[in-house]
Amino acid sequence: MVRVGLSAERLTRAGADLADELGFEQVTVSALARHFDVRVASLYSHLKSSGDLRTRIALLALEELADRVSAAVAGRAGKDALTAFANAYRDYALEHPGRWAATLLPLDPETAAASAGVRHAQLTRAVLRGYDLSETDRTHAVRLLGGLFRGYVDLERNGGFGHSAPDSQESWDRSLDALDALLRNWPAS
Amino acid sequence: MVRVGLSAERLTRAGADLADELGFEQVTVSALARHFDVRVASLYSHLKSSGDLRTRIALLALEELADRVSAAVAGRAGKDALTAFANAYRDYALEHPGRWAATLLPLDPETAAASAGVRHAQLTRAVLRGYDLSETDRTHAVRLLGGLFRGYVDLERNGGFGHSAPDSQESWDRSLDALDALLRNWPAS
DNA sequence: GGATTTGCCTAAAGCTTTTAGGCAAATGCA
DNA sequence: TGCATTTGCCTAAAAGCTTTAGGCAAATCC
Repeated sequence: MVRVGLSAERLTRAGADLADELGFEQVTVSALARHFDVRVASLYSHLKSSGDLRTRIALLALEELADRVSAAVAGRAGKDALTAFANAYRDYALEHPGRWAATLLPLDPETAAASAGVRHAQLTRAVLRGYDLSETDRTHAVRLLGGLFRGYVDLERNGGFGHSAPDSQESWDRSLDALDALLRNWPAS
Repeated sequence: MVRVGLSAERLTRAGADLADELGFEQVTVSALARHFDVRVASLYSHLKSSGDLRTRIALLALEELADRVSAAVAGRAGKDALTAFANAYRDYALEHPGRWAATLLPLDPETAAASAGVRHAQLTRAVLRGYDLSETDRTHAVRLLGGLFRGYVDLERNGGFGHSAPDSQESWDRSLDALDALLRNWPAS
């Protein structure tokens, strides 16, 4: 009865890796137990439930993503910051499909409020400092950008326009150009 | 042993309703069997698998959504068409959360190619006829719009910015204004 | 009215989740 | 070092979902 040294953190990281390999949907307490060669029930000392596991993975992924984006936008401004943000976001999703899928998990309000999701909003807001927008318009723009990045990457990943011309990369670049132009010429109410 | 009159179509519709009530995640062959007061195994004459059920619901929702959008943009052009499209899309999602979640289900390439997803792209393209874009830029814009609508609505539904000021409706309206402005002044490569 | 098809049934196996209770390893403290 | 406590992983078991196999009765078709 050797102790493997489980902990919520290790399980979460292993779960995230499993998500990247097999898909977030496939991450289950059972699969994780198999991975550690341990009985399923043993994991319940560290995790409240299956949903708890998924939530922890989501929170981890949100932190990682915020860290990446934060590093990417540091020292940049204007369009430079915008594309750095967007590319950090998209690259993370392409490198870590399972973790990224986890970030889409709906969280209950308290959990969401304590998550790195708020950092994401702050980072987006920071990028928009490079553009001349009113406080309210900045909020609108934060939401627009958040929605666009999330939706574009999701569509791209799920084959929405994966293998047709022009290349998805090109549409992404042109969309960022367009977004920059839009933010520089944001229409008045 | 009275026959209830099951069929793939009835099961799919009932499954879609169940999704709207309980969430798409909760739609299971078991739950559906309970709903029809029938043994679980009986459903397997009509459905290949649990995934088959979910896929059918996704296809149904994509059709319904395309029908709505199609009706909304008929006879409109320019910004009028753009907002009609966007609002039809968003309203469907708000009215039918489970069905809408189903539209996000990743489909395998052949299924996707045969789905109403292609109508969505065509409808988006049709809306963009009201703007002066090159063929390639039109494709970029189709992808941008598709991503934005999908992502915005998803963020909105999952509490991303549900209960903070300003109202999500306002951000939506302003985003459509912005989008219209962008499409009228699409930046050159 | 009899043959065939079809629809729902029972049975059963396999997997995931979750709780309860137990024993042994690790840890803490004299 | 030696003992007590805590902690970690275990077995057992119940409950729910998925899926396949085989059967019987209702509907359908001459």
